[in-house]
Amino acid sequence: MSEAKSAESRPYHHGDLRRALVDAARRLLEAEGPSALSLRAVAREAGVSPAAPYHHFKDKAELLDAVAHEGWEMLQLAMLDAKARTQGREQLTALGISYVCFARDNPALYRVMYDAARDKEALPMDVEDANPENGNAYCMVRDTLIEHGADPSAETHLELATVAAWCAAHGLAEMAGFKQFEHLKAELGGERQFLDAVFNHMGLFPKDHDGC
Amino acid sequence: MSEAKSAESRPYHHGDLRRALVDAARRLLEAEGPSALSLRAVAREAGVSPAAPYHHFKDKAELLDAVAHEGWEMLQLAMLDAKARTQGREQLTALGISYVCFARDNPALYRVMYDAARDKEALPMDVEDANPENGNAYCMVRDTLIEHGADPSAETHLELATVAAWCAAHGLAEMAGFKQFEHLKAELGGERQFLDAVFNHMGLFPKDHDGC
DNA sequence: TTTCATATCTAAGCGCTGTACAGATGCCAT
DNA sequence: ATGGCATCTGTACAGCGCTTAGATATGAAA
Repeated sequence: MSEAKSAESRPYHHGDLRRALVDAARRLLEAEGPSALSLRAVAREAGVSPAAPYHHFKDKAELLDAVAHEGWEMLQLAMLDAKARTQGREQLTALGISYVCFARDNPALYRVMYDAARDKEALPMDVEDANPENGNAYCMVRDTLIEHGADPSAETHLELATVAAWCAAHGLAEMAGFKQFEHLKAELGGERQFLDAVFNHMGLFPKDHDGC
Repeated sequence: MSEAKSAESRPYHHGDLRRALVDAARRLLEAEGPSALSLRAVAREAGVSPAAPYHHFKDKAELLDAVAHEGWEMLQLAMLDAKARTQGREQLTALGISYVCFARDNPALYRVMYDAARDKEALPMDVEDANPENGNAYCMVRDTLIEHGADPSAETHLELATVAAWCAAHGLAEMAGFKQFEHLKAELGGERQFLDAVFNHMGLFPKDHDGC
């Protein structure tokens, strides 16, 4: 774990302490969970004094914001990948599945992401991929809805559909972590079947397909 | 705010300090938000020493559990009331609306409730009304689904529907607090219309009705 | 009525936290 | 070479969760 280089090898000026601090925070988060993520512990892990982080972040919340930001980038990449691996209507479900799986595989990070979001009462819409055409994860959902038949000119209705899909994914991401639903997963033959079933239960797809 | 009675009026033995501590915690939570909810602050608010709470709660988490428990009771009452005030299919939407409104009106409490749930990776299913026939809020949703046409013998499918409904409500409760959806609410003519629209977008109702 | 075990509270203190501030250090432009 | 500036250290403070030892009140037994 401990990244602290020996005193002689580490120069007084760190090089890129900001980067090192965010990395240290993510290492701690994964290893010890959210409750172990103190500013001082992060500084220790990075091998600097407790006051050093304040030259790169206004306060602890700003450090956590940086960690959360990288979380949203990771989520976006996961969703981008899931979309690329599927075709047709399955793409929307695939987006949802990849969202929930990200939350399952990075529970501490997911919590930091939404704690920050709740504090500022906003989802971070400014997270962008290297290729800005991809937009952020939220826009990806909206674009995918359009690709599969949603009417882009009905802006209000389209945004409503996007919100509904996002709600479903986030809600399911939190519920799927609860123990009382374990038996449901088992009965349905696994987690994947469970997620599919719940998503299918919610009418999130554009309503342009044949019949009911 | 401060509940600390003058030294002479307050006996050495408090009477019901446990009750007083939970009340003090809820007062603090409402007035100052979740971040101000320290054990010491609660003890101060209740007018006792910082160590006193430890005779009634194992640790801070157990105090927060007690606060959360009362939150689930309140939520249950709100949903019970919402169901009583409506009829027919509107009952399900009414349950969802009352859920989201509870989260909107008690954001700090709602956060404490789910923080505790995430920590123990389980929703508290043991919260009961004075009338135990009502069961808890989660069961209420399931029962309401049955009343409106869901097949109670298809247990797995029924539970799936309940999970989907709960996911939708929780997801929407969190999203509805975010600023970027303000304009959507405005365009739809108010919060109530927004919530209705999102719920309607998700096919959460039993599928026994006419046509598509 | 006195006695005493027990439940409840206080006082003091430990190690931790986030944050502030003064000063040391090293890089860069002059 | 020098001086300004960003960066880092050392130290300090108040507040935190929690522990321990001891004070105090209550209710049951004698």
